[in-house]
Amino acid sequence: MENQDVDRTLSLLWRRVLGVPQGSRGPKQRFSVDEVIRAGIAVADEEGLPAFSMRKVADRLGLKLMSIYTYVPSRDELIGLMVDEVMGEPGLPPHEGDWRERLTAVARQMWDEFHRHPWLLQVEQSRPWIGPNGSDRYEWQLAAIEGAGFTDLEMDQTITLIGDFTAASARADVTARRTAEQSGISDAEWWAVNAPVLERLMPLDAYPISGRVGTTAGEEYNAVRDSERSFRFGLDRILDGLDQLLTSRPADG
Amino acid sequence: MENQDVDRTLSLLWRRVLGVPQGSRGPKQRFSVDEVIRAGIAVADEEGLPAFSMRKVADRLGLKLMSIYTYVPSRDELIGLMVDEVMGEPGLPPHEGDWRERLTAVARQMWDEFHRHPWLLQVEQSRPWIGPNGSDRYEWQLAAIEGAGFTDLEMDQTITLIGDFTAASARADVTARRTAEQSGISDAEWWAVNAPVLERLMPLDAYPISGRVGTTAGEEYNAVRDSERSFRFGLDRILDGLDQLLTSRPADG
DNA sequence: CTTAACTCCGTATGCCACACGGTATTTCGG
DNA sequence: CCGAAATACCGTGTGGCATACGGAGTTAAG
Repeated sequence: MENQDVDRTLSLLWRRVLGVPQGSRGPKQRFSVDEVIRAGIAVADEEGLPAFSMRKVADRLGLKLMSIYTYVPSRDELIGLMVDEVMGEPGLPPHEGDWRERLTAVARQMWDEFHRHPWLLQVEQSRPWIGPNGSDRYEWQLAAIEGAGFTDLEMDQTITLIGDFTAASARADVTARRTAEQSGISDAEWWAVNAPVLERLMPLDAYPISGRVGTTAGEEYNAVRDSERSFRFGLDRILDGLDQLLTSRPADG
Repeated sequence: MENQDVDRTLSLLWRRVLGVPQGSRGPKQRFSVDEVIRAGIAVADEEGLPAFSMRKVADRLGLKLMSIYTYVPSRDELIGLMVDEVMGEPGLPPHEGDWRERLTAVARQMWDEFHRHPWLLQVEQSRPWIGPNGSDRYEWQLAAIEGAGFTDLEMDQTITLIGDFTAASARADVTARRTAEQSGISDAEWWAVNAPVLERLMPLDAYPISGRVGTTAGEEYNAVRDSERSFRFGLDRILDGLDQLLTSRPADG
């Protein structure tokens, strides 16, 4: 049973390749690992990661708490499996257009995903789990800029850059939304209540630039912050910077 | 006592301005809010946010658990205060050089801070706390690019971009370090153990580009990933992109 | 038909945040 | 100088969590 030699995390992630190690002796499991993972995703989608608990996953399946542990060794492990599962959802559409358009599509896919499953941003990866869907996606992301003129190293750094930026940008957006939703207080309302206090605490002359910039941004956005627009701004700058890198050096085949 | 009207969060954050609301009737508090905050920072520095608990803060001060709640209304609130406290640590050195150098300094300050207090990356801000140190820093960050030619909106977006990217980049670095430390297994060791398995799971021909890029990166970095270098790469691209934005339009004013 | 292997689950341990109420201490009003 | 009010500190309790452990029932291999 070479499965036993494999790190348990890996063997679960790659279960489609390795097969689920099912001893044939005892009773069959009522569910599959995939059903547990999907139940987990549903819980996390609805309640977020902090409220995600093994009990809720069990309840959703009609199992008792401890039975979950016969499918999955720990909460962290389950979350890791959920992450890779989710990475397989959008598929990997064929690349079209030039590298700028392709990278935009790569970023947009991640952006959308973070909004579909906001708990992804709350996952604390200890060691990055190398699962099939994650691996496929990384390959697909690299393919988006293959042949554009980057060195191998730069290709990795570029994808990292796009990914890091998108994650951070989505994080800001998602937490803002979550806050508004949970507290029932919109940004505008919060400011209406607290602005008088803040104006006293923060006299304009102590914060000349932020005062001016904040006012402008507020008027322009019609909100404190327009995350979608900040995202596009940042992405455009990054793409321009990458373009610079490519055009600044002699193009050879 | 107009303090009472103020959102409790704000009145604690701005306690130096508003004064700590100390009724004079009963016994004096054995410690100050600042001491509680510093104790909290010490705990978080040593053990990280997941292991950060009110009990440990209390133990460190020689108080019993529930006494902490006479200083600070909740765990979340305390963390918010810790964040603003930490933002005051590095001071705000005068800006020097052109806007590129200044922005680099801004990014570097955040990068260093995330490494000094890695738990900052684990904080889930619900509503961004507007505290004195955070406000001062934002003003200072904007001052770094004041007059460079950005519109007000772009100034805000630029600082957001730099901040988002730095946070994400630091996050990758910090979690990698933490994992290596906690598991006692270095990246190299992890790969040595798991590489044979992964090679079987991920045949090179299924992952042509990642295989090539991963090999190159591994050789070049002498590690799986060199975060410091990725950070500089990303930052340079972003700065180039911002430069592009400025030079692509007629300079006036 | 025995027995190993397995699933499911009840219970227990040791964490956690926090509500509530009690007691001791301090100071104010008279 | 005294009583009342305000306050700090803390003991206890509630309800949550992950997960270790062991037991009862189920299945199929030998």
